Amino acid sequence: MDIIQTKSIAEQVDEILLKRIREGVYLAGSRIPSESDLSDELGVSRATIRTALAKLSANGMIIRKQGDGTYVNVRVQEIMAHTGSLWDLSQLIENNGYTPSIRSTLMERRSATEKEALSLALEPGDELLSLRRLFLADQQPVVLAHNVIPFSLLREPMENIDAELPIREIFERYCHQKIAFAVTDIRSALLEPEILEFLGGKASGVILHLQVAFYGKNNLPLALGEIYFNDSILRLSLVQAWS
Amino acid sequence: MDIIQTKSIAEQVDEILLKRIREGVYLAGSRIPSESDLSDELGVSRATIRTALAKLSANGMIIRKQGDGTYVNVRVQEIMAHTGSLWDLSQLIENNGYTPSIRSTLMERRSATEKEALSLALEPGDELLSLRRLFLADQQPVVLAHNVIPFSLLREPMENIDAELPIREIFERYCHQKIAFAVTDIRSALLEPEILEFLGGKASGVILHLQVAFYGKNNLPLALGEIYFNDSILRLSLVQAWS
DNA sequence: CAGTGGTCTAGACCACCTA
DNA sequence: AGGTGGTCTAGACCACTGC
Repeated sequence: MDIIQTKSIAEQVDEILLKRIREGVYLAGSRIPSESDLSDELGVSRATIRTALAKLSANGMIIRKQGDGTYVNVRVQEIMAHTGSLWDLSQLIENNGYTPSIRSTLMERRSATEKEALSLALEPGDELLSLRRLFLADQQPVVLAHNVIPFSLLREPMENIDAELPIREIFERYCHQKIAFAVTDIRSALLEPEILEFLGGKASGVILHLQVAFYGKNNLPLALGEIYFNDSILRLSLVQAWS
Repeated sequence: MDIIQTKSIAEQVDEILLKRIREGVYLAGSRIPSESDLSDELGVSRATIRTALAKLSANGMIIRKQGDGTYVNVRVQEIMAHTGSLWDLSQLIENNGYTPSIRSTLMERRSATEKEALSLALEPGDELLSLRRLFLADQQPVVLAHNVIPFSLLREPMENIDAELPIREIFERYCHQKIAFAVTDIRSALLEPEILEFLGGKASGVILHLQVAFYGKNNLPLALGEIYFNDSILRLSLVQAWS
C-alpha cells in the first residue's frame, strides 16, 4: 500500500476506517472485521490496527467486546457531531448543524492588565495582541471569543494574521510554537449588557462562560481565552468513553 | 463474591510513576528517566512503558519532547486537581479542595415520564428507579444530582443500594452491567426556586446544568442524569493535552 | 471449541534534539 | 554522534465470548 510520509500509518488506518463508517461500508451497529483481518487486508501489523481502533474507541465511535468483536456504535452519527474540539468553535458550530462564519471585531496591540500579566507570567504593562471575534451560526451570533497573546511571541507582522483561524492554528502559524495543553474552566454567567450587545438575545438570559489558558511544551502560558457561549442555540456536549 | 482483578502491568507502571511524581521523586519540571531506563529498571518492555507514559501525557501530566526527553509538567499539581472525571462528583469536590459528603434525599420507584421513556427507549409508564442526591463540600450543598435507571435493569433489591456510590459504580454493582460511554450536555441555567431549596445561595444566581445519558456496550441507554452544579463554589474544569 | 479482543515482549528503524 | 521519543513489526499467551 502507498504510504504518504506525512501521516503515520495508524492515522491513515484511522481515516480509512472512519471513511468506511461514514460511507456505510461498516453500518452503524454492525460488526467490523477482526483485528487480524484488517491487519491482513491493509498490510500492517495488528499493533498498528489496534492503535487506530483505540482512538475510535476512545471517541466512543466503536464498541469493543472481548471474545466477540468490534461493533460500530449505533449512535456513531450523534457522537461524531459531539466530538469536535472544545476550542475549535467553527467546528463546534458546524457540528451543531449550522454554517459557521466569523466576524473579527477587534485586533489591537495593548498593554496587559494586571490580571492578564499574572496569568501569562508577564510584567504588568507588557504588550499583548488582543483579538475579539464573533462566531455566527447561520448568520446569528452565538459565541463571543476574546483571546490575548503576548506580543513578544509574534513572529509575523500583526497585519498578516488571518483572524478566521482557530486560536491554536493562529498560534502555530504566527508564533511558530505549538500549544501542548489547555485548561478550561466552565462557568455559567448572566448575559451582561456588554456581551448582550454582541450576542443579542434576552437581557435576562444566561450563558456559558469558558476561561481557557493555553500552555506550551516549555510549560509557559502562551495565550488566554474568554469565551461567551450562547447555549440556548448551541449545544456544548462532551462524549466520554470507558474502555 | 471475589472480584480479584489483577491490574495490567501498564496500569501498575502508571501508578508507580504517578506515585513518584506525587512524592517528589520526579520533581515538577524535571526530566524523568528515558523509556529504555524505565524499561530496564521496572523489568518490562519499552512498549508497556510507552502505554503508561501515553496515559500520563494525555492527561497533560508529562510533556514529551522528541529527541530530548520526558518532563514532568510544571503544573502537574493543578492538572491532577482537574483530572477528576466529570461524573464522579465526590472526586470532583475533593479535587476542588473540599471534603465531600453525600446526602441521599430520595430513592423511589415510579413510572417514567414521557420524556424519560423516550430517552431510555422505554414505554411510557414503565417503572424507574429514581435517585436524588445532594453532594456537599465541607458540609455546604454544591451539587444536586438526579439519576433514573429503568427498574427492570436492577439485579439486586432496591433496599441494598448504597446511595453514596458514583452512578457508574451503582450501575455495575446493582445492575451487573458496565457503562460504555456517556454523552453530557452542558448548559447554564437560572437557579430556580426548586433547586435553590436544595443548594441555597442567591435567588438570582446562575448554575451549571449538566444533562447526561449513559449507554451500555449494547448501545442501549442505561441511565439518565440531571446535575445542578453550583459553579460559584466548585470549579468545573477540563484539561486537554495535544500530542 | 475456535475466534475475538487484551496484553506483553523483543527488536528494528526513523526523526529529532543536544552537544 | 549519541541518545531520545515516535513508529512499526512479528510473534506470543491470555481471558473471554459465542457456538
